[in-house]
Parts: sequence; structure tokens; C-alpha cells
Amino acid sequence: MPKHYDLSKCQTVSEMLSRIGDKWSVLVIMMLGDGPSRFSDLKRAVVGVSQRMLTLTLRALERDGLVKRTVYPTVPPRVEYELTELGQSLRGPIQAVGGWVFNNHDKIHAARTDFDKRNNIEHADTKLARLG
Amino acid sequence: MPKHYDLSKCQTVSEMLSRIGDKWSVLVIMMLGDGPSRFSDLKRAVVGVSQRMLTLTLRALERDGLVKRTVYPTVPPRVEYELTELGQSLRGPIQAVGGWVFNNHDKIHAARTDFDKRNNIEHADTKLARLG
DNA sequence: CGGCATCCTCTGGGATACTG
DNA sequence: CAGTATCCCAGAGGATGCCG
Repeated sequence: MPKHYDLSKCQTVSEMLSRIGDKWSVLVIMMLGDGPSRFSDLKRAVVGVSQRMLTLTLRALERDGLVKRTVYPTVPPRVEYELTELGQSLRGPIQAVGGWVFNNHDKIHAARTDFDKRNNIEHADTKLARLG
Repeated sequence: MPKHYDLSKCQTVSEMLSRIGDKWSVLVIMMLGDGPSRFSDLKRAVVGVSQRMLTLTLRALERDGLVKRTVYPTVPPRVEYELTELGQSLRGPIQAVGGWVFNNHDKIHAARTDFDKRNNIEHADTKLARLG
């Protein structure tokens, strides 16, 4: 196969990474990983998420077929969310990235520190040069 | 091991997914996958990216230690970008997600269409109900 | 050529208040 | 309890112009 990347495929990957790479989707998927959960429980579990964003996140995941929403018409109302089969199947790939991040977190952090250090030094140089 | 998810790990994963899940990083990483590339070449290859965003994306990747930037002080200036070893090692996990997206693209699309259809119907119902 | 600086717009997302 | 609706702001990102 000649060197050739399917651009549309790359863009789809990029798009989907943007979708689940938003602020809350991964957290929610992970929390739903071990079974159904109610809205309030999710809200408690995913620390820091607002009611609005949890709703929007769940709707988006539901739309993509990753999450199933079940309403029990009791009073007070009870709504349960769970991963679909499709949603479950995404856990593997996500954890592949997750494992990479975990294993390389130190290198990344070191690289950032190093980069910032150099940058500050360069800036200092520039400043000194500018001051004559 | 009891049911227990390391929240900070999940958040790190989420954070990193947000970082590389931005609008351009994956495209750039993929384009750099088969060797060094100059700024203008990258700009041409990554269709739609603005000069500004390509610069910012490359800086962020460089800061994370995923991309190496080499300046050849010729005239006109020549700058080459390439994946570091760390950057190369990220291609695997990304392609894991990429493969998943590729394999399940149809299901996702179908789920979206279905969801939107239901939603429109529900909205139509609501409208009718409201009109009495 | 390979940027940085500036301006402007549009969207993500938080806070709050209201409903069934 | 599980949302919806509204307001608001910070930051992402495009367009343009200047520079070494």
C-alpha cells in the first residue's frame, strides 16, 4: 500500500475524538462502565459537572448510540442511564489511550516543564537584548 | 480489586483527550506519521487549518514532547516538524480509537439519524398537543 | 517562509431560576 | 427527581496585517 492516508477517515477520527474528548464524556462513560446509574448518582460521581452539562453530555452520548436512557414513570421520577453494547465496545479503545496517558504522564509533564523553562529563558534573553 | 475508579486518572485521560481531541492535533499527528514535514507542507496537507491554529497546535504538541521542531537558519527560513519517539508511541492508541470509529461509523450515524427522527416526532407530538 | 500580534466572532460551559 | 430555559462570560478559533 503506497503512502496514503484517507483524509476523511482522519477527520472522522478527529471529529469523534473531539466529541468524546469534551469536558465530561469520558468521565461519564467510565462511571457508567460498571452498570446503570441514575441521574443524581452520576451527578454526584462526576465531581464538578453542572446539571446542565450532565444533561447535554448524556443526550449527546445517547444520540450517538453509546448510552441508553430508561425512564421509570414513578413518582418521584426515576431515570437510569447505561452503556449500550456500542458504548461498552468503546471502553477498550478509550482505555488504550488512557493507559498511554497513564504510562507517559511523567514524560509529558517533564516535557512541559522543560519547554516552559526554555521559553522563559528565551524570553529573558529577548528582554535583555531589547534592553541593550 | 474492588470496584474503584481512580478519578484523577480518569480526569487525566479526559484532559489528554481534550488536548489531542481538539480540532487539529490528530490530523497533524497523522500527517507527521510518515516523516518530517515543513510548515507550509503541513498547512497544505491539513486542509482548512489556519496559519494561526497550525502554529498553536504545533506549539502545544511540541510542549507536550510529542513533536520536535527543527529550524534551519537558511534564507528563506526552513522549519521542519517531526514526531518524537513519544509522539510515535501515541499513534497506536490513537489508531485504536480510529479503528473503532471507522468500524462503528455506520452504527453511530444510524443511531444519530434514529435519535433525530424520534426527537422530531416527539416535538411534533408536543406541538399537536399544545395546539389542542 | 514561517511566523507573531491584533481584532472579531461564535461556541462551550457555568450559575441561576423555574417546571412536571 | 430530573430535567428545561435563560443569561452570561471566557476562551477557541478565523481573518488580516506586519516582520525577520
